[in-house]
Amino acid sequence: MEESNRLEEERRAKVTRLRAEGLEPYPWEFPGRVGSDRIRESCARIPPGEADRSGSVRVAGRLRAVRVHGKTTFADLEDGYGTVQLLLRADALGEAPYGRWLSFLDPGDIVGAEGFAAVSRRGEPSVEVGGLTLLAKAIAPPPEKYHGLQDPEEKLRRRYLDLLASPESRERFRLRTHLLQEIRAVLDASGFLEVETPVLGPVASGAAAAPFVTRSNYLDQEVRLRIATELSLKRLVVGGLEKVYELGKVFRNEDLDTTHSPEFTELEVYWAYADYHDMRRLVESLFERLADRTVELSGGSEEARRRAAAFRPPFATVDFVDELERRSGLVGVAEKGREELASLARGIGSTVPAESTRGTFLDKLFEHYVEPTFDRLTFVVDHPAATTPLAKRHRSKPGRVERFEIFVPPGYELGNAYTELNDPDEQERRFREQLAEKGAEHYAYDEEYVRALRHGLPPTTGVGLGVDRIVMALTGAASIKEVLLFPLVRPRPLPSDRGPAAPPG
RNA sequence: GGGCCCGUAGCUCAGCUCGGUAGAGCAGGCGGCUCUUAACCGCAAGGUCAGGGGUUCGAAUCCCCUCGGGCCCGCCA
Repeated sequence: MEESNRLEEERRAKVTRLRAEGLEPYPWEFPGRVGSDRIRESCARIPPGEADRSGSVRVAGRLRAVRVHGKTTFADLEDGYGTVQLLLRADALGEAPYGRWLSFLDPGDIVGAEGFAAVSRRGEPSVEVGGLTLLAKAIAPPPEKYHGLQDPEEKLRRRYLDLLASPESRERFRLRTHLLQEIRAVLDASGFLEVETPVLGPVASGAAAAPFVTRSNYLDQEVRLRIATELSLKRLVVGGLEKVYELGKVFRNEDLDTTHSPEFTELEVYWAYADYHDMRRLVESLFERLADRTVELSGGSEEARRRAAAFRPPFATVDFVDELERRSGLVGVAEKGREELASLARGIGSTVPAESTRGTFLDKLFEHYVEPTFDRLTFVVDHPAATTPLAKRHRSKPGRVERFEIFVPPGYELGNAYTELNDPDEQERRFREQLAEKGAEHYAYDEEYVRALRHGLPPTTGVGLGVDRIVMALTGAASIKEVLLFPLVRPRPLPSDRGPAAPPG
């Protein structure tokens, strides 16, 4: 049931009147329109106060502001290419049609105009309108023309209003799409094959996170939404697809906060016969391309240059264990037992459960002592084996794995890469250790994946990148919600849930 | 889960300290205006002050609860 109000009733009445006069408020087409940018280009050659009457132009878009000035009216029309002013004059349109149009039109309406490119006496690129067509009458009024939509809740719940009121918001999402296209372009050009792996499956594995659980009627059993694409993609490498990637949504049944969303876009790349050093070079070159694209698409603004610079070398590199010991003053931290690590974690105020793994405690210590010290994009390398069940043991550092994580100040993670563990028996053992330590509800054991490994996974490197967070960093968004078109929000309570109904009158 | 803050007209915001008939701008209505660009001038209209309860002669304002949102912390990691 749609809520109605006085303003909407008035606009509905206009629709009725339009129809009574034989004018269709929602027609089917407006052929031959050109973008407002093209009209502005033509206007560059026209002196103020004059028009180019050698040929007419057609333009269509949404009315923003309407300035009625007696028998002349100025209206700002916005389309996908920018804005252009419409110049409506009673003597050009005819007195009666001019008055009729003024009584029908409101800001927010979608209109088409035909006329001559012209420049107003004050120098504004315009279309001197000879004919006007209503293309879609807006019943609901648009947000306030100067301030736009400010309420952060409304911006998220009704993104279309945010977009139509805020060019900056439109630009941010346009840049997001172009950055995703650039990621694909870089990987495609390097011979990687884009694939799609299942969202639904019996086991949500590849990361430690709570899955969304739903149900397949066909299978008559529970299925889970993927929390990572890692294990599917490595099966493909076993199958001989040596360079694959997937850029898509993964789902984690957890909180939405400044840097987390229950559904987010992740890039995972797997590359056979390469190791994590190769992967780091690939990621660094990808980052540079994204930085270039950001500057290019932001018109080279100073702000964009500054943000992009963070994605160019030189990057900081820190060894997980060395840096943790340096910052904390602890010695031999990676060799300490679970009990001792637990008490160290308690000492820094962590409340993670006492039965957590050694890896969890090490991560907590690292988060506390090291992450806040990052002052630029930083690669953290060679983590203790206990923190990482899917990575291969380090070729020269005992007790470590070949891994890098990428952090951006003020301290959120952008990505994670390994030289992949491809020894099936060791993989099985590590899965079982995880299960024993953390419990089945936290770690899904994908038995079928281990079976695939037994057929031989070549030496392989893989990476997972949080695409939303990369977009955040490159667009200067303070919250992940600003780079998601439709972030998950709690549904508004229905009117019937708002407490007792009014007493019967 | 804890702390702090916000919710007033379709939109942007005052009013809340210190309780006394709910205000402005935009948008909309009516009138005026042929070069404005947040156009301007005049008139009239527009409210479940998020919802519920309490205190009080009197509550947008003070107190409690609920809902929605924001920020910080914790957790998922």
